[in-house]
Amino acid sequence: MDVTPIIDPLNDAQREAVTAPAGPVLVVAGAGSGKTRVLVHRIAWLIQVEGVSPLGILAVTFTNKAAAEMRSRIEQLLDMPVANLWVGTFHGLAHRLLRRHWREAGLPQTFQIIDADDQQRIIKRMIRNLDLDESTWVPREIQWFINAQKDEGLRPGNVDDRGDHSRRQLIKFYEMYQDTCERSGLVDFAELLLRAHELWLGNPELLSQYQRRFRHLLVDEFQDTNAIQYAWLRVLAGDTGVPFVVGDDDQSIYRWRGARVEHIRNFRNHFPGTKTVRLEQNYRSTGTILNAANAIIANNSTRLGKKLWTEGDQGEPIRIYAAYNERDEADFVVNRIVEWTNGGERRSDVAVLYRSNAQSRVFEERLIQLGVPYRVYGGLRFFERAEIKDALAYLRLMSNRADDASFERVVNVPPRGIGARTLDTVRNYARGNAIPMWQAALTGAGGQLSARAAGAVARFVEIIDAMERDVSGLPLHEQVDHVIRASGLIEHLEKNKNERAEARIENLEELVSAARGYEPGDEEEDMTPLDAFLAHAVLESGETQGESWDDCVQLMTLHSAKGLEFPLVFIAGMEDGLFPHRRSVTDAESLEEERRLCYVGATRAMRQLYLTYAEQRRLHGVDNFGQPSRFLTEIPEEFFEEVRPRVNISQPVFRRRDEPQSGGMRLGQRVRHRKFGDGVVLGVEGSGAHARVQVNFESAGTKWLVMSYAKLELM
DNA sequence: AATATCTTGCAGTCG
DNA sequence: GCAAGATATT
Repeated sequence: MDVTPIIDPLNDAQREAVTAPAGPVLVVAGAGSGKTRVLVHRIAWLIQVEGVSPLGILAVTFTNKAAAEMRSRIEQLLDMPVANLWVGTFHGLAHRLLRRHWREAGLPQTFQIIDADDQQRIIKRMIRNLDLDESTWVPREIQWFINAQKDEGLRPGNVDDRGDHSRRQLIKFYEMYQDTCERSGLVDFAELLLRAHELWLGNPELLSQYQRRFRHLLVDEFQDTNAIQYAWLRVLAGDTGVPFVVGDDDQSIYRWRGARVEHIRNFRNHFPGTKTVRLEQNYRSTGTILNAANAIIANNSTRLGKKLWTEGDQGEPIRIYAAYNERDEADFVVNRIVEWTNGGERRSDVAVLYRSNAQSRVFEERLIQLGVPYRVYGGLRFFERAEIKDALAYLRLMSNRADDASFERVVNVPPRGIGARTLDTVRNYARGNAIPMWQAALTGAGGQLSARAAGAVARFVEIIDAMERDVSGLPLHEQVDHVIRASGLIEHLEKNKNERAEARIENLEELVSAARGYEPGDEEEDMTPLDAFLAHAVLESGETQGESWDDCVQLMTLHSAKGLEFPLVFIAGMEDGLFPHRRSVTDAESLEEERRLCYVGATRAMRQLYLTYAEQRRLHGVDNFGQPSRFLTEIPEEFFEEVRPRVNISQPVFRRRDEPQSGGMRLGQRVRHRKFGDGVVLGVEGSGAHARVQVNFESAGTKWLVMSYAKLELM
């Protein structure tokens, strides 16, 4: 057998990992050191050299995109399809298991997955039903709390209230929310993972069946696994499973989602005899880019410690551009992109990265103006658009009448005379009798409705029932097509003849073609094509949509750029408060996470890296003056040069940290006030005599102070 | 009950 | 600057 294609393209460290004997392996792999390659080659090695059946291998990736890429690279390397190899995200794999074993997992066969938006609606409605004040009990915070508990693997009964009143209330909300979901057969993202874990714990024979099957467990982006994912994996590994995990503590950017870098550090304790391999040679970026990235990340205190190096050239300096405002920033970036493509380079080799999705708009406007094709990743994804979710809600209700969330969403969309009062009656009746709202609607809420309302409700019930009848036996896309028409959604939008409505109709039609192009994987064996499609819509939310490999400039958040690489990279919005984000600057740990995010961003660049910031930025419709990001000041001067094409600009250029502006105030700065005591700067607004700072004082709370009056002492 | 107009709060990152 | 929610109007 010829193994040269598998091991020849590898360096020594990579080869050591790929050919390691069966036993736990931890690969600490820096950015661009070929970690995907190691995983792909390891799998190929197992199959071709060790003779492991693809059936016995489980590979976990972080995104669906990465999963698809891994599979195709393995197939390319082995030159054969490996359909029975399980590759997917934790969520995708958990879903697959729950579909297979819904009974053992205690779920209805028709359970459906909800996204964060659906989840929030359910919580909002719950708070309203309880007649509680939404400003005291903020739905978003309740949602955050519930998900955090689930990420830690905790059910309401296991959460410690710490004797705290409001915590006790949050636990109650968790309990109620969970009841609602269970009555409606709904499963949120975190629940997928928790249920899959409980599936192991509650069914030892099932577990051992999977333990026997999956001897080899490979995990990518291991630094971003959360407690429940890691627990799930450890249980599955048991005493016989052989984990092979790849990660980089410097690229851990999902702490806010429950991910824990400690998993990398603890791995060796959990799996005795672990072989550790370090990959530090970088094949991606120029020396300058690497040096700068190394310098930035060196400011973090909690690291395993690692320094990337390259045999390649130093390359060009990093370029820093101080824009006047966010439009100037976009102008600059797009002009550089045009120069790039005029030089014969490809647009798809360019990425514009930013901290938050809202930043994409200005770039889009400018790109459209100049006719440059682009693609935005993330943001408002296809399956998250309101009209698409309406259509999906019809489909879900058709498939599962107990889905109250979907019922509420579409019962009066388009308007059919079922208003708030009618709905209240139906809802109360349903709650009183512990039945789904659909049931309640069938009986006209036990006869409590007025004749007119009862008629309207009956017509709605008939629409859904008729839909199900008319659709049976049709291919998936025709089902979808029928439903968007029979629901009246299209007609409703047609009446409304503005541009936005037209775009929405196009989106609905796009949904039909998405259904036409959808092929259920083999994991969806037991599901109807419709249910499989609905699950796909929530889990992928359009990530793999529009895979039309047109030559497009790529716009995305720093988070979604993880794992990707581009010859030319722009990181925009390098301002304190934006990046690092204002919510992360008051806490050392989250600030370090922001710094890792910066490191991730910088190491995406292969040849050229631009960092831009705006001196003035419009946020929420008001102009704010910001300071250059502290991360910029962490780059040694020999690695960058400033770009300043505009002449006669009164504003000075990029300032080093210690040159004071606004009296040296920056976010996160600790200050002392004569009366209020010690605090932390949360915001800076304006400049000169009008400059104001927002300070969170330890004892006096949050206050806005005019800088020229309040004599704040820097600490 | 539906439609038109206003006000509010908002956006931190993801599957 | 935009969308959802609240309020006013028909």
